[in-house]
Amino acid sequence: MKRLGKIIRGHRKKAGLTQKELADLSGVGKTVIFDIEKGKETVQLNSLMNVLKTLNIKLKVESRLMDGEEVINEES
Amino acid sequence: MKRLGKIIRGHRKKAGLTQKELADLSGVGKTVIFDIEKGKETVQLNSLMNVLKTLNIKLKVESRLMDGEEVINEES
DNA sequence: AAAATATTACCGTTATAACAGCAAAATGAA
DNA sequence: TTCATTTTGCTGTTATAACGGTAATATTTT
Repeated sequence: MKRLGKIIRGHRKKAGLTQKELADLSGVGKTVIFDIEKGKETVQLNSLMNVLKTLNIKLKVESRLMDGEEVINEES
Repeated sequence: MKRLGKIIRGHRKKAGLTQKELADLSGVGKTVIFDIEKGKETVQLNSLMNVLKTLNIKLKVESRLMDGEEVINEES
């Protein structure tokens, strides 16, 4: 799970955003961005989804029971 | 996000587990399973990860900035 | 059908994440 | 280096998810 934090941080940097800016854009507090990037798992799924959406990152699930994979953070 | 709930429910059924059993195996309360399957987004990432792990479901992220995709709920 | 099991729903209580504010490091620019 | 910005860390307060218990439906089994 530190992986996700690094990915998010990388995307934020590339977008030229500060933690505070990303927080505001995502509708969460700055602490949440800080925590996520630090690898904290005790954040709300809600908050994470908003951040991922802001950064245009897709979230998918995959298992042997499924054929292929499925995006879970898109409309509809 | 209702999608994730359905996927989890499907996997649980296929595994022959009740909500309570899945909850116990995942170390969360029964309410959490119920909420996740109902599509509630205000659950902790922590809880969701435990459930996904129990059901052997991989969680991945993908974006244009990355090459390919990356599994985020595995060891190391 | 009835009986048993499972799911959904609601309710206090408790635990804890979210938050803003501030200060201290760290980083980067001039 | 100095100055400005950003990040990290901490600290109360507030908001709310997690939890177990219980009850009402719904589903499955016999």
